[in-house]
Amino acid sequence: MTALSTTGATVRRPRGRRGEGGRLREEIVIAATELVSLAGDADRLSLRGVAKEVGIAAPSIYAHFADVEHLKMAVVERCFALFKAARDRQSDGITDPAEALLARCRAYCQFALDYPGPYRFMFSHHAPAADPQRPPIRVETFQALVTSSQTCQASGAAPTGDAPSLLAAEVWAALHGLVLLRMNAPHFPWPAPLWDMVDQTVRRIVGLPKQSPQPG
Amino acid sequence: MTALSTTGATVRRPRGRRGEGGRLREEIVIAATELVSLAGDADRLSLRGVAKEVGIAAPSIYAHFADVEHLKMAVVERCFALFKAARDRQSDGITDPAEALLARCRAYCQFALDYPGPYRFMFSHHAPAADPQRPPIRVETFQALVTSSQTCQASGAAPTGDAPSLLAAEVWAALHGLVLLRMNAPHFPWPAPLWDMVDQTVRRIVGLPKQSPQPG
DNA sequence: TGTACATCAGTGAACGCGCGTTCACTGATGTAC
DNA sequence: TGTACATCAGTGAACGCGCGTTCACTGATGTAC
Repeated sequence: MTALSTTGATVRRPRGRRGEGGRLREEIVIAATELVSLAGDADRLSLRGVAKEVGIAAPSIYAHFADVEHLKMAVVERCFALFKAARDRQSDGITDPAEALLARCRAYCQFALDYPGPYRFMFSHHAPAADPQRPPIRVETFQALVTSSQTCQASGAAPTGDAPSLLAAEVWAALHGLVLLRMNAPHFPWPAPLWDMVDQTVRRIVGLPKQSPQPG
Repeated sequence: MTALSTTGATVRRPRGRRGEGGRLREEIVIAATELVSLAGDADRLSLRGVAKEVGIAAPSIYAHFADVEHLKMAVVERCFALFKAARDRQSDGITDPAEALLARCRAYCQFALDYPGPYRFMFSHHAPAADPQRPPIRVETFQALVTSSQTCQASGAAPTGDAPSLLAAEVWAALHGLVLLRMNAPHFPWPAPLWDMVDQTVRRIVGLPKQSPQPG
């Protein structure tokens, strides 16, 4: 929780100084993300709840967001940024292409498990506000998976029959399903640990060999 | 919609005759499922909404369900029943094991696309009411996938290295991810049609050959 | 065949709640003269 | 250095809404005598 968290205080926030109006905007988004995080669920996000968390009156939010939908979009943006940071942190510095791809995939799943609320929110059904101009899912985040797949092919670690974007999309979908079902159905009699299923599924989709050589 | 639908009337329902109290229960579940179906979303389900749809007063529901959570569980149950029926209808009578598995997988996805609301509801985060005794996900529904995988292995269509339940779980997760991302991110630049991705992903996970021989 | 009565299948009004949003306002802070 | 003033960063009360749930009730229907 620490990475997303401010202290969840109900104390009245001190009035900002002149010219610092923009700082409240960030505090609001952080608190909102925190609420989604704690609730583990997107629809618990409310203007009044956020205001209470930040320590301001609810109408103060309207100085920074036109309505609740715009706040939600900002939260999704922030979640994607957190996600990208967490993932890059875990997969940087690995040179072997296949291992780099797998590390990225594990990091993807780890983020979802660590922050189920934000993860669900990022990829959930932002339907009534569905605005083609502002797709909730960031293409750039997906791009990293495409590059990883491409590198696997270029290095000979994976066969070259398919477009890297196709492999990436299939891997992404598989990870999404694996991790979401674990989160939503923890009592299901899963036949194997998540990490084994992730590893095996990704290897098979991309066409990586069964086992990478383990040092030691 | 027709398969799930009653007429969405706001008319007052005629009072049931003595001994027919149980019939209202079914009408309530049907109307609730219908609402989830129309809204495409689970949290639009409310007692008052259902009551209006059925044509009764909201408190009448309490004669049949202890609270809104019990109604939701009943709706999930009904969705699973509808799902099983739809899937079996589409995959019955196919003798080739690999084709039977693929047909089942396509039927799975088709149901999700046809009834996004119920599908989301079935596998969503029934968290606050999370009752280990009453898992929202029916194991029996999953079992059909296990059997299909097993048949593929027994017939030689698929390699036998893995437990059928493991293959089934991986296939299930992949389908879930594929279909849910399509539903939630229709504007994403998908690199291929859903059906191609489903086909390819399932074949690779289970180890089926690239292309089944097509008659004609 | 007639009537009193229990029961069943509901109803209508009300409760307190949290929600998004609006409106008129306030009071500290910086700036111009 | 002092003062009037504009502006910024908010507040508090109120609106109407839909929600789950409770409560006391009603009126048709079947049954016992």
